[in-house]
Amino acid sequence: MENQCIPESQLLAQQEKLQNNCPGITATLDLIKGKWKPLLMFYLSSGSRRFGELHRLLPNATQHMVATQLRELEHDGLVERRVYAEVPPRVEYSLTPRGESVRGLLEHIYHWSEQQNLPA
Amino acid sequence: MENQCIPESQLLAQQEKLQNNCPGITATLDLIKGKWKPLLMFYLSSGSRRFGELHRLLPNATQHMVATQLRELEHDGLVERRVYAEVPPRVEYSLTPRGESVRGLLEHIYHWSEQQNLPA
DNA sequence: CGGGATCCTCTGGGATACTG
DNA sequence: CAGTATCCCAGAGGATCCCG
Repeated sequence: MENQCIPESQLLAQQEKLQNNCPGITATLDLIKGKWKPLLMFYLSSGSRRFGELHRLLPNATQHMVATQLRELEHDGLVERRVYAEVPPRVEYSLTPRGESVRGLLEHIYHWSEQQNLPA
Repeated sequence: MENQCIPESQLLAQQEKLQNNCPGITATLDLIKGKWKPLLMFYLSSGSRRFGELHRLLPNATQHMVATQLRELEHDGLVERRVYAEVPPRVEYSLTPRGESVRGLLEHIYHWSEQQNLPA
């Protein structure tokens, strides 16, 4: 991650702090940067769901992408994957506490977008 | 933009609304998705700055990228570009009201990241 | 000084097919 | 059902050179 910031002594303390910590912002944005991640998290916000269920909710996403995005969310600790040893196999996905927290962030973004005249 | 959502009647009204409007979230994220955009906006939050100044503040970004990102921010109405007919040429960049608003969003993200144990 | 023009690379996303 | 394995492509990002 090479996009560090250069602190400028002329800036206010708060802003200096912000700038020295911008990696945090980048890292946070990276968590939700995936094309289907926000939607997945919204669908999971109402409770745990199965893989096929999520796939059906995202008809424009391929199986491959649903799986990949879920893997990344899981790797980042936002989503929990629970496998049940049954036949046929069953896998349930749900938001971790941290995932819920990120979803709160998304909700905040949503409310902002609502106040703007964004292209539908 | 094909990543639409399928509304699910079982969901609460608020969540249905969220899901039917997720394009707004995507659109908002697109505004700040660029690699250097958050940093540029933070540097502009303390007042207008010149091109070279911004470039110096982002040593890892090429001139080309600084210019490109600024063009996009300008196109999205987040940054204003003012050219002064002088020699040598001078160009000042500043946040528009809408840009300030987006920066508020970034600040919110920043505060979230501060509460987390994100990898520095 | 503040860019634009070109070319190149790399990766996020997608299509398709196969499997425990 | 819930994936993995391959192959492929567009577009974001970068290097380099040139210009008014």
